[in-house]
Amino acid sequence: MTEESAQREASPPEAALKLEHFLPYRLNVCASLVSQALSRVYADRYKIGVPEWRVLVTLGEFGAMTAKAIGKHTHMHKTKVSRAVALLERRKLIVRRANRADLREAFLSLTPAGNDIYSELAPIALDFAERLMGSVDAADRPALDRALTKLTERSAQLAAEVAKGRGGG
Amino acid sequence: MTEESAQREASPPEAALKLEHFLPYRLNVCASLVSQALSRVYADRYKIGVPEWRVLVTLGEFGAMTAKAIGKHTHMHKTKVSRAVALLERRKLIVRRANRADLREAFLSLTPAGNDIYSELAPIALDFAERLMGSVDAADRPALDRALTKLTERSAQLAAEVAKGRGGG
DNA sequence: CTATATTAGTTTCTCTTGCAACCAACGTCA
DNA sequence: TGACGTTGGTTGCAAGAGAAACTAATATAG
Repeated sequence: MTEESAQREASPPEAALKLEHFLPYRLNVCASLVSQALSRVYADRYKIGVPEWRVLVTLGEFGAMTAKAIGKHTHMHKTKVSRAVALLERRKLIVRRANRADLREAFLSLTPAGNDIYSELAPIALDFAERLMGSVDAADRPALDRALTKLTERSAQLAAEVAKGRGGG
Repeated sequence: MTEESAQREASPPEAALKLEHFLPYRLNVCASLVSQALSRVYADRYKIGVPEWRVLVTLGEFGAMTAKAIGKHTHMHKTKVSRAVALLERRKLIVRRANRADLREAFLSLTPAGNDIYSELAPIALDFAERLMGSVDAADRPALDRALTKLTERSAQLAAEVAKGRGGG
């Protein structure tokens, strides 16, 4: 709080903003590079993108879920989920079973073929993550883990805050 | 730390892959939430997006640059830079001065109006970053910083690696 | 039981993005 | 000097993504 006011009256405030040190920017660059590197592992081999990958992994982990639940778990917009599911269904990697208790939703799950891909992909992904994490000093890993959690929480909170101050009108 | 090796030889390997603990996924979610939260600060007020924001900040920091240099500094594709620059130019927030020594490129810089916005926005952005960082335990911040740097380096390297093994054939 | 609101999921529309092709200016090698 | 490859930057096109509108089914109010 007091640092800001100090900046405002002293030295050039603009000089302080350097993109390469700016956390949101750094996070974005890092995330997109990581994502790109990972997707090269599966995109070409299985012809799927990030959304399909997330659906696949989620169903691999939980067995059966509704599209809604997948969306929540993967942080994906419902249209994104819908399209990913449609694609995977067309490829016969997942199946849809109606929920007789609520016909609006349906339970999705992996087919044997889908499970094959999942079983093949999961260890590769884990290996990738391990090699990635391997670049981080072992002593720094728990801190990274905590920081990522906190940043995610806080940014969701900040977004909501600003949205409120704005969206109210 | 030792869990990884235990996983590798025992129990179902698939069970180990949980999206919510998977680093690439977590980075992506975190980065996009942060990005979204930040953009709410300026998107509505100035009607610009992330690419325009990056160009603005870069020019604010360096004064004058070519589009090529901006692309390099901001990690943006040249078409993205080109379009962002075109938009900002249309809005008279930046100007283009020909380089008489090489007419292919041009030096871009902020107009007074552009500088106004920059001066107004920079402290807000810094404040945002500070509030964000404030959520991270002070003791964890240096580790986060180091980790982010390492992850970025490594993922760029991994992407190139896989691209090579693949692109060769 | 009917009218209304809500929810799960899909589709349409529009904007963004990235790739590839392209244009104009420069460098090089003969 | 002039052909050829390269580089900075723009544009056409197709795929990807979200917002909003829509459909079908369920929940709620009267």
